[in-house]
Amino acid sequence: MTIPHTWDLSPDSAVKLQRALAGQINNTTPLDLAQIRYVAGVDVSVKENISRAAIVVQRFPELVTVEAVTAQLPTPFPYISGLLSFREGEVILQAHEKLEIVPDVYIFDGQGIAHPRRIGIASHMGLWFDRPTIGCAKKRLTGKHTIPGPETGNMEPLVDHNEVVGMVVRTRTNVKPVYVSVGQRATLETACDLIMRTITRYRLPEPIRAAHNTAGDFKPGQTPS
DNA sequence: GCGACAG
DNA sequence: ATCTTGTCGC
Repeated sequence: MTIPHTWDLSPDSAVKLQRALAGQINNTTPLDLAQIRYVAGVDVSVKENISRAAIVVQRFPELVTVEAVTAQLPTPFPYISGLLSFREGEVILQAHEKLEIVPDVYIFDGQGIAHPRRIGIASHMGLWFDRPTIGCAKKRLTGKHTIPGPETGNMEPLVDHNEVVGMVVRTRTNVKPVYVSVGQRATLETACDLIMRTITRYRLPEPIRAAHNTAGDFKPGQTPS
């Protein structure tokens, strides 16, 4: 069993661990949206060397928040592109231990397998949780794609080394698209389907927005819920 | 050597 | 991610 493992690794060791774990990702099991009752959003905010993780659980498809937990820790690892899970993983796990509801699927603010070694934070955490996870990033990390059409729901595949690793999805008309990829135990198609069903009037999925706010980051002037 | 680079 | 004001447009 390669998980669990320790998190205090050097960047070199972290990369080696990613290569050892990547083979355990399952992107062939479809999500059954009809059976999903709880969707979780996961996010981390950093303030003055302190990282705070938030996990917000919402009923699906209503998107009403039913539970929210947080955890804090001194930020243990620098930000290094491609190694985000080693910066945010521990504090996310601490928050996760406080959760009473068992979510049917988790949405992360970051990549799933749309990663140089096919194991972004959504995939890595999916291995720990041993639950379905999806990555929904605001920016591209790896891969090429053409620009999706301007309408809600328009999408284009994200291709890296001749492999479709994700989908560039226009969640709102005339709004910058997001990068969706399988985290663990899901297919790209069903992942995109779920993401679109968690969109209301904003660019990002509601569970992610809720987690973002709970984690402590929000600009004044946003409409209260 | 020159770009690219989740949060 | 975080630091930061106003401003253009639906």
